[in-house]
Amino acid sequence: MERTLLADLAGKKGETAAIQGWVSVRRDQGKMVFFDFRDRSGVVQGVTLPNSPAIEAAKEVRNEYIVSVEGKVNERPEKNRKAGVQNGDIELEITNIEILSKAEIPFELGGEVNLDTHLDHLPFTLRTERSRDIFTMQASILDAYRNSLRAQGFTEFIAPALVGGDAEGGAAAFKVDYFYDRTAYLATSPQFYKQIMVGPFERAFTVAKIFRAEKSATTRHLSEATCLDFEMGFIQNEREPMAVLEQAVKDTVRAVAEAHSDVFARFNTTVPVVPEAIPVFTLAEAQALVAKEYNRTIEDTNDMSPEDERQICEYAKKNLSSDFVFITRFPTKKRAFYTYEEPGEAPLSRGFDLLFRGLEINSGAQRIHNYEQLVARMQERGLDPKKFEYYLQAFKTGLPPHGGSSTGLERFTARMLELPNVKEATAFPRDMNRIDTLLSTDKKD
RNA sequence: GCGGGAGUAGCUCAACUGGUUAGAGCGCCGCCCUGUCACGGCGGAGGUUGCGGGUUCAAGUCCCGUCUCUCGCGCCA
Repeated sequence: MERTLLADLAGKKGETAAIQGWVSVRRDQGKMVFFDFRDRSGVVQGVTLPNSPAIEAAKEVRNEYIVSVEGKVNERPEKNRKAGVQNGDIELEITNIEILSKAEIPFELGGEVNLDTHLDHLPFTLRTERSRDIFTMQASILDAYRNSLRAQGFTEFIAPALVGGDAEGGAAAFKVDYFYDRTAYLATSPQFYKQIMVGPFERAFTVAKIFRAEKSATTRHLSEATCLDFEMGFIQNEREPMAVLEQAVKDTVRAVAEAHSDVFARFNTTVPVVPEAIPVFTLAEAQALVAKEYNRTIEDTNDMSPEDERQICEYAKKNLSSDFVFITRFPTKKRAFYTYEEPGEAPLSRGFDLLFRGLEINSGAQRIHNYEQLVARMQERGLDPKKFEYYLQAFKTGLPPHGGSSTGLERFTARMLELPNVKEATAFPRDMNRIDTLLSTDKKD
């Protein structure tokens, strides 16, 4: 018999149907056994009655077993209907149940587990409703971001993960043994490649894997992350990429709000608030504001500390009705070497960050597009232009004024659902001590 | 890398100032149960208290070392 999805069962009242899926719960009553089944479409209760030919087989089934079931779709007796539950008014009267796969589970699914336990059992724990919600949401974010940028005239390209040199000289890179005793690196950013792609496309974007060898143990860092990057030509200043980003954020939030209102509710959070214009503060303004508002002194005026970020977002949420805040005018020296300096306000730059619910999720800027200026900036920073010859070809052969930004997908997802740790917003996170279980198993006692 | 917290059953946790045989809930196994929906009832198995050393009549508890996790900071996005 052809498989029926659980969501389609309600339309088959009185008929026999075949379903396949997981056993979420088994309730063995002795003479009869109840099950909660689930598949990708939903859930349904099954019941094996005392006279069912399947009663013996049903008693062998345990939680999380994967089964193929045949039965009759019945309306439930009036008193046994469950309101507010999918298929709460019907049940499958089981006539045959076949075990497709047994399951030896380390602990019950859906209970409270520590992050550590969750991460060490991902092939199992990713099946929880919570994880399925997170990654369904993430898939929608990706989709919406792509759609928004395409609608704004951008062309998607694939950036390389293996690169010949560290992209920016800032973040630590993983080394890779390459052919003929050469050393390659895992990309820390698609930055150079998206700038190069401004040449052929004017407007280009990519969803890229990036790798950071930083020894960071925080709730917001990963050794392997995904970034949503775009770069656009013919801009006057950084306000244009900020506008593109703002549009992408609006489109993304609208799309996930439409598709996943139930998910926001299950995470006890709400759809983020995006005002018509996201508030913009210069670094100096933002820090002066939180210093005054929270009666504290700012230690580092060159960059936002995590506390500064949390407080300016709290302020914006309370007073400006926004879950997002732009910060601009960072000192040029604190930004990547290709960052464009604001001519009237040196040593401040045309770089910006986008904060979301207390965390930086995006960083962008207008870039230097003039070859001589770029080479001069490299030399100021002690970088050898010869090592960047490949990248510099793009400038030597001409590139329009351009700029762009990069959004951390895991951070965006984590703040969307107010997850305490980005590792939960990463299907298979890598950190200092965990890359699947290889390292953790080796190093644990 | 620095600092705080933590590591006890498969999971989540308890065990007052050191003191009988280290407990509970859930899960697991067995038996019972014809309307459950986190089903319920009875019984049972399951621990070198992360690891190594020390103090003590006595250590899950105190001290030293070490590994790991977690949170904050730094670095970084």
